[in-house]
Amino acid sequence: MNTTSCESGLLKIGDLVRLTGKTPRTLHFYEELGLLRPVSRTKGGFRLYGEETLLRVRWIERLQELGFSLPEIQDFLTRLQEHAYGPEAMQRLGDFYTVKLAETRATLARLQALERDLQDSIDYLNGCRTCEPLTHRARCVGCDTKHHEGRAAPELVAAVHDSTTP
Amino acid sequence: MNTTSCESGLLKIGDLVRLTGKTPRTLHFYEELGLLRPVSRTKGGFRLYGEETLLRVRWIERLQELGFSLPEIQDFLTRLQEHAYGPEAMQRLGDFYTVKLAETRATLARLQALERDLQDSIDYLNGCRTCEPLTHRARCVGCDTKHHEGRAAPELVAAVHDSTTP
DNA sequence: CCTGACTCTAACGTTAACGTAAGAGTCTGA
DNA sequence: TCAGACTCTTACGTTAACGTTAGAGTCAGG
Repeated sequence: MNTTSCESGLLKIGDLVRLTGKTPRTLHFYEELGLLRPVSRTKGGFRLYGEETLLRVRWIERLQELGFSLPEIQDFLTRLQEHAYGPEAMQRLGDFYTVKLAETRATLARLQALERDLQDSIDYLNGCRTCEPLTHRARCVGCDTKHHEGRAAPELVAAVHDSTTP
Repeated sequence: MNTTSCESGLLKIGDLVRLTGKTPRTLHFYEELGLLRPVSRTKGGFRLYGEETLLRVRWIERLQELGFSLPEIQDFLTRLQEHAYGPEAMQRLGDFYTVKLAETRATLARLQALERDLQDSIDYLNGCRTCEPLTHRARCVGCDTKHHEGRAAPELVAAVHDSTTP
């Protein structure tokens, strides 16, 4: 089965939709932002994309996962255009990625810490299973029963116990 | 130095602002959403918070880092109210966190993959430093010079090389 | 008791990333 | 050639998470 619906080997927006999982609106939107551009148009005005566009759309997707906003990506692309020579442009790209690598590592560290906290909280809460079922919720505040082996409630648990909820 | 500005031991919104780094508007907003509530008010109508509120605000902050939206948090809190008995409520909390733990781990895996890709791309781009500086950018497409030891450009790099940019 | 700092409510504004609908024109295969 | 599927532009709508006035009232110290 072929990827394209026209002879030209070019993709109409519907093809791209199928190949990327994006909606037409999203692709239009990317174009509005200057992230994308059809190679040409049919006489009727239908957009025709080259296959590289597929790479481009996936690239955008990855960058979004990395936490880039579309305006940021756009920003980078336009700044890239300003460099006519490859090595210089590639240096820019490298810098761009280097910054993001650092951020990604920071995010990873944060998430790992949160992962530990979640696990701690879940462990702590498991102690509650051995508690008398009819214990009223209010009595959980500062619980120091044997069920938790003397452990204090982790922050993620303690904050749930209060009068701060409407 | 004391944390509070009133004798009551209660915190006015300004105190909470200093202690949490949030803005008054944010705290008002949390209250609108039902995430927060002052313990009482002054006769003039000023909000007075207990110290637990500090925990609560930080808790919200952490949950946000974990990718919870405020409506989600609100949702959880109200569902928690429906359980009068501690152990049952705590079970709910545990479930809530268990789901999020799985998501967090998935996110971690994704980010780790992206981290590798970034590193790969940076490594690949380092090869460009030994390229003739005046090479035009267009010639980078499908570059197969010795500079990259025969490696093909990683996706994060390849997608930048095309005619898809306006 | 008065002033300067603080707080209140109400309501409109903002950014990101699209969604949705409308009305009209285009393409293509039977 | 013509119906059904696809696409076009325009433009208003949406959710999240606050920001930003605006105008008025409140508190605390000198």
